[in-house]
Amino acid sequence: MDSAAETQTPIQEAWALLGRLFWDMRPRMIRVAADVGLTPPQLFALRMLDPDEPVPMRALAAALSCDSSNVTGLVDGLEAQGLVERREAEHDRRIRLLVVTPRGNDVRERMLAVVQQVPEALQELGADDQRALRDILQRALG
Amino acid sequence: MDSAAETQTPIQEAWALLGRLFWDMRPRMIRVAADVGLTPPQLFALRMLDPDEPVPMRALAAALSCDSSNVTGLVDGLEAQGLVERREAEHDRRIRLLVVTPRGNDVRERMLAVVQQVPEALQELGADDQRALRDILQRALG
DNA sequence: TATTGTTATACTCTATAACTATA
DNA sequence: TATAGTTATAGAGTATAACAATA
Repeated sequence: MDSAAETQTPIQEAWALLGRLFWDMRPRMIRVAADVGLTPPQLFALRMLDPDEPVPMRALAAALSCDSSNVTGLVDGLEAQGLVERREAEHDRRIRLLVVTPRGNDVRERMLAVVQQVPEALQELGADDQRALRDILQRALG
Repeated sequence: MDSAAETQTPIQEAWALLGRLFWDMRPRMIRVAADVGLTPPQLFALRMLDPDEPVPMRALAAALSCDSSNVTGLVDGLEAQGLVERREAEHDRRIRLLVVTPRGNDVRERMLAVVQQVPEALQELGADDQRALRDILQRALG
């Protein structure tokens, strides 16, 4: 049994820890969706919409990594609750633009307030670690 | 308009960046599930099982944050493919223990090999940043 | 011809409630 | 009585294929 073969590199260890961190967010996501009257997929859809800029159905399907026929149903659900509206695009009448209603934006903001809550484990880091974490992630993703 | 009110703290920025990082993993998860012949929920279920230690259905339901009636269906699917087996527990005959078959473990390993792949953005970090990231996450989660 | 979105279809996911077997 | 798991049921998610409208 070669123990060296099973030794993870630092970044592999980091990735595994991040996996745990995000998996632990699952119950929170399920709960907040229910709290605002949405299913998790509907929550993700509303999350991807832009309150300031109408989004074509097509773009939402791409953002959700799913088929456009699926988006039809998700948007039907959101529209039935008055959270989004379909609007025709002026320059291309094939396209339906998704507009977040004021009520939809209210739900969206309440949902985001929970989703964006920093997990306790990260909040308990020292100020130096918190800044270092941000800096490293900005170098990687920024 | 008070711009200070919208300024994120370092850890809030970090959390937002992590959210992006994980959302970007979605297509990969959907693809690897299809590649090994599973749906995403089935993949998560197989992921949570322990190849060395049989897991009660109940524990799997808790790990997946879902109802136990749902686990029945997921395990039915995995069992139909010969990836897991239900076994009775000796000390308590109400409990069904889930055993990963050799074939199930093969699928599981192939799936993990993809899931555990470190995203390119993190791989491109310098060695110092990679170690620092691991160290910080270990302090937070370890 | 190609693209956007919808519909028809089939299957899976999911929770609730009622049930069986066991403790 | 309480717990582990299943079944029945209903509704939502999902992709594929076929379609209409538009480009």
